[in-house]
Amino acid sequence: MPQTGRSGCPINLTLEQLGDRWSLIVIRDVMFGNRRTYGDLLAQSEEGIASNILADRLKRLTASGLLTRRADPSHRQKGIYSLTEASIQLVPLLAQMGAWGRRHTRPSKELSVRAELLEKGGAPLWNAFMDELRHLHLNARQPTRSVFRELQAAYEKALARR
Amino acid sequence: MPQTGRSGCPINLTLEQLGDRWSLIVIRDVMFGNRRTYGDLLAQSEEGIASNILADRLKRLTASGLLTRRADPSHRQKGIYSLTEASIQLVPLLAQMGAWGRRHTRPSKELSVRAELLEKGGAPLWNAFMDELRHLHLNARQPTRSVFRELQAAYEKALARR
DNA sequence: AGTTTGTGCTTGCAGTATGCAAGCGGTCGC
DNA sequence: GCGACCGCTTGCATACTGCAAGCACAAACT
Repeated sequence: MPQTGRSGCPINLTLEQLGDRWSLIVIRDVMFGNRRTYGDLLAQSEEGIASNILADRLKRLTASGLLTRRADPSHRQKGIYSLTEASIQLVPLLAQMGAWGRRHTRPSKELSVRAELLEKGGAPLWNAFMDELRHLHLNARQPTRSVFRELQAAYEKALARR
Repeated sequence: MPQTGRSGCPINLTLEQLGDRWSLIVIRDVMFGNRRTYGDLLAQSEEGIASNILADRLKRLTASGLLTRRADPSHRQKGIYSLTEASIQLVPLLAQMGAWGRRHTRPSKELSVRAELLEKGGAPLWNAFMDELRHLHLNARQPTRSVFRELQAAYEKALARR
């Protein structure tokens, strides 16, 4: 959706940038699923995103500074997508969205596990996760703790318990 | 947008319900602007929402349990819209959205004031605000503190300083 | 070197959503 | 009774979504 600047309210301006069905889903998959190529994002999409929508969103998110794309040294066609500081700072928003969704929609148990941990962990956990994302995506220093691994382990444990 | 249940992820399910350009704007206006009728929402919309979109969203949000509508005793045509517990619990999400928007978009100063206060106040302030919204919309007991009034006063002060 | 498979999109088309502005039927105020 | 108000609804053009086939290029295989 084009950014029309219909008002200067920060909520409105955020929605003009991210208030569509798919942008936050793409960011979620890069962030939590560590899917960094077009092919990964398309093939592993839980929601079955269409190829034209994915291509369009990657282009838009890159143009608006929420993703960056660099060439994959091992394959001339592939791009590796990375989060930026701006998209990393969406962690608290996504955490709250997951928390609300756990309570007010009918999520699956396995896919809710990350949301539950993020809600329980609160801002300290979000900050630790953001530090780790800065390492993974922006070449910052590696933190000692891997929130990413904790979230993934909890997800796999929930899968195994099924 | 129809709720298609493309995956059981709580983020996805939330976006299926609220991931459009306008639903959260309508909820924001009911919540922060205390606009409770169709005419108020339409006439006072900062973003200039179209009448058919407003009518559609009010109908949908009512159908999905995020708003309720009751007849206005003083006017047979008017409906009074109220938040539900589910929409009141969107306060943390909207607060995080406002916080992100303050940092990463170009908001106006005046319209950012509420977002700034909510970010500073954190969860204690959000909880106080939610209690007050329960009073205003759900007939719960009136809290001693009016976050609503504090937010409004700060907004008017910023307007006057302009 | 030629062929096959993989890659990242692009395209065609139908259905749905948005946005502008006029219009409609009912209610209220004078 | 008339005019203004009210809450939508409608007509129409444009934009978005979704499905599935297709395209140009790169890599792997023979």
